[in-house]
Amino acid sequence: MLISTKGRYALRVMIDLAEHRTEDFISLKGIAQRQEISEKYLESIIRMLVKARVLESLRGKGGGYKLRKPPEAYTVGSILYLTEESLAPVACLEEGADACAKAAKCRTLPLWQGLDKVIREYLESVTIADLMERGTAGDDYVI
Amino acid sequence: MLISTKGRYALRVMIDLAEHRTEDFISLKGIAQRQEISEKYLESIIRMLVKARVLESLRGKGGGYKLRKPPEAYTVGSILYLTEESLAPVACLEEGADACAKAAKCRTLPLWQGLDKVIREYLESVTIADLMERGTAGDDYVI
DNA sequence: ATTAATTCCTACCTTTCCGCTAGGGTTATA
DNA sequence: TATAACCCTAGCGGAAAGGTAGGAATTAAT
Repeated sequence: MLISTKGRYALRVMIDLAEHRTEDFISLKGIAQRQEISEKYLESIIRMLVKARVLESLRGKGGGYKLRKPPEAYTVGSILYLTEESLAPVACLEEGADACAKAAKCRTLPLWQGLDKVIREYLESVTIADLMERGTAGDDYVI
Repeated sequence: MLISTKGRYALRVMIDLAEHRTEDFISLKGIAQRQEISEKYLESIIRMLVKARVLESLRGKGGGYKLRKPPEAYTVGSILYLTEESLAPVACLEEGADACAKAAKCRTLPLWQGLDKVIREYLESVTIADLMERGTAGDDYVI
């Protein structure tokens, strides 16, 4: 498994905020209820999004969160990179992994690099706006 | 991380056998030494390959393993599917996963299905023979 | 001033999987 | 008869996933 619940939940938050996009801020409580995620757990996920300036937040009464930019400005990849430890398909490509001593002679390294590239490119090719459209437009998309 | 050591070791076994391809059978011991993998651990991995009839085996003196077909006949995907529990990028796509109650309305399911497809297609597009060429031909491949 | 909300921190817990290690018995073949 | 594959079981240490729990500080609308 490549994508953890953290990443999936982060995407659901983004979609939720995109669908309820108004001038108002959306409270964590509301998102948690709609998405059926514990408030406490969601808090830790949303904090990452705020820190990365993906979301704007407002404290106090009437506070909450909103997207800083329109949904089409956020790729799925950009969100997942914030919440996932790593999206590398194998350990040796993870950030901070010790450079493998055998890398120069490795028969499989190019394979993993290629796989990594394919995954990145796909995740960068889809935006939050794309996710909104799918699933509402009559479910007639084909994968 | 998507690919475990089991899968990576399986590929290294396939490459090793492809590179030492003769009429003779190659012993587990030899593979283990060259690849620096414990014999016991390797045994469990190779057993999967034999069971799936990817490898031919011979017992007794002079025994060991060899590829049944030429290296270009095996895709990386076909090998990984044997050793990996699952190559699904998210839990809900794993075989045997309970069908998600929200699947029909899920905003992200198509995303994961698309990602899954991209991964599968890539892994099916590379063969063991491809892995052999890379890394020997002067390291001038570009990813 | 009060209330409602985010923010920030720490600590802990359970479960699952990974990557092995260890041991020993059985069977086939040169 | 030595040598190899075959087959099974058991366990284990570490890491990560997926949370839960609780509290304290800050901010803003009313």
